[in-house]
Amino acid sequence: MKNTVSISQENYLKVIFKLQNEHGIASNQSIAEKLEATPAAVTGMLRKLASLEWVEHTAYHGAVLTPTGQRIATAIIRKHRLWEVFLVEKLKFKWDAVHQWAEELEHIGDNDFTDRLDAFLGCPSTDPHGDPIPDANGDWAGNERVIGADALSPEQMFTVRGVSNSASDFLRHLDTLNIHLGKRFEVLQHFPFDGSWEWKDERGDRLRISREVAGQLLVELSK
Amino acid sequence: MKNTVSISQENYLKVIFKLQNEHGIASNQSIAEKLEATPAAVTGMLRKLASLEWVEHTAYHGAVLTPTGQRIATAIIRKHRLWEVFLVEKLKFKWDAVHQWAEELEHIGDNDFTDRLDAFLGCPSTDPHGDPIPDANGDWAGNERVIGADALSPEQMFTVRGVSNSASDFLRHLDTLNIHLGKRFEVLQHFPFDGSWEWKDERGDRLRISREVAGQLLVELSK
DNA sequence: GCAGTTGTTTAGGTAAGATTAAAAAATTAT
DNA sequence: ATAATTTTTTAATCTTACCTAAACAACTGC
Repeated sequence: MKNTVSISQENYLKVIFKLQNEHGIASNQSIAEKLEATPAAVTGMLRKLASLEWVEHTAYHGAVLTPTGQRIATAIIRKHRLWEVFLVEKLKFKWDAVHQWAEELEHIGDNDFTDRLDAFLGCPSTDPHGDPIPDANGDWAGNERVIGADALSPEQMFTVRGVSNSASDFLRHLDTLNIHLGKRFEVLQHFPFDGSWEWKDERGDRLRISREVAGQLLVELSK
Repeated sequence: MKNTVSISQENYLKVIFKLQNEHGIASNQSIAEKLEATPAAVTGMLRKLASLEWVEHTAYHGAVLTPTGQRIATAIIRKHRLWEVFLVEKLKFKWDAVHQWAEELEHIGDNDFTDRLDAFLGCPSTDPHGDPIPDANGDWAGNERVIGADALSPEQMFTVRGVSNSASDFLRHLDTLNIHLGKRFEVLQHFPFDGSWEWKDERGDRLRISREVAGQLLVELSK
C-alpha cells in the first residue's frame, strides 16, 4: 500500500517545485529543458503525476504541485542539500563538483535515513552554495535579510551568503576571485556604464566585480 | 565513448562474482535466485554482458567474469562495504539494517568518490559484518586464519571475526545472544547430538549456540 | 542407452520512460 | 481578426529489463 516514487518521478517533482517557485507555474517546455527531455515526454509524465495527485495539470497550461507533491519535492531537495554538505565537509569535494553526485544520492534513503544524515552533519541550515536546507517537516528557515548583490549601494558592508546559480563554471570563477560564503566586503563604487562594481575585502584588497557575477551573488547587509 | 554500466548490469556482475568465487562458475539458475528474477531474464542479460565482454557465457553452461567484469564487480563490492561502514559508524545504523541502503549506494560514485569515502572512513579493512573491503586496486586483504565456528574444538579460545550470512534476522539473533565482531570466547563443549555448542565469554558467562548459528559465524583462533 | 527430471533458452508480451513526427491549441504579430 | 509562430499534445516506436509458457539441452538412474 506504500506509494513508491520512481527516480524519474522524483526528478520531475523537484524540477516542477523549483519552476513553480520562480514563475508560479511550470510550463511543459521549461520542465523539458531542465530535465533534458522532450516536451512529449513531459506531457506523458505530467499525466501520470496528475493521476497520482502529485500535480495538477490542465492541458496546455502547465503544472502545479499538490500539497503531497510539494512534500515529496521538499524531501528530495532536503536530501540533495544534506548530501552536498556531506560531500564538501566530509569528503572534501570542491563546491563546484558536488551537484552531479548529489543528484544521484538525493534519491536514496527514507525519512529516518535523512534524519540520521542531518544529525551526523550537525543539522546544517544551508548547503555549500548558501541554499537553505528544509527541516524534517519540510519547513524552510529562509533568511529574509539576504538580497541580490546587484542591489547594493556604495559604502555598504555585507557578507556573501549564497549564490543563485550553482553551475560549475560560475563557482570556479568565484574561486579564482577568492569569493566564498561568509566573506565580508565593503562596496566602494558602482559603475552604471557596464553595471560593474568595485569592492574591498576585510584585508583591504580591492577587486572588480562584473554585473554578471554580482547578479548571481546573494548577500546580507552588515549592521 | 565512456562505457556506462546500468544498475541492473552492476547487480548481475556483483552476483556472478560472488557465485563464481563459491562455485567456480555462476549457473543461470543461481543468478536468477539471488537477483529474484526468472532464469529467462538471466539468459537475456548474460547475452548482453557477454557482448560487452564483461562475462564469458557458453549456452547451457553458466557464466564467468572476464578480467574487466571482475574489476567492475570488485569496485561495486568495495563501494557497498565502505557505505556499510559509513552507515554503521557515522549514521549509527544497526548492522542488520545497512544492507538495503548499501545496495542502493553501491551504484553511486566513481573511483575518485570511492577513494574519498575510503579516506574519510579511515581506510577500514572490513565492513560491519567482517567481510574484507577490497582496496582501490581491487586487491583483497583476506584473513587466512579465519575459519567457520563449526570447525572448533573444546578448550580453544577464539575471536568472532565475521558472519557468512548477513540476513537481518540472523544478525538480530546475534544481538540477542550478545555476540558481536571482536568478542572472544572459549569452547566448553560440543554436542554431536544436535551439533550445538557451549561457549564461555571473557566475563565467564556461558552460552549455548545452535548448529545453525555456529555454521554462519567466522572466527579466528587465539594463540 | 533411453526415459525422466532438471536446467536453459526461445518466443511472445508487458511496463516505464523515452523518442520523432505530425496534429492541435495557444500566443503573437500584422 | 486573421495569419504566423510557438507550445503542447497525440500517435507510433524504441529501449531496457522484466515476465510466462513452451521448446530444447543436459544430466540422472536404471
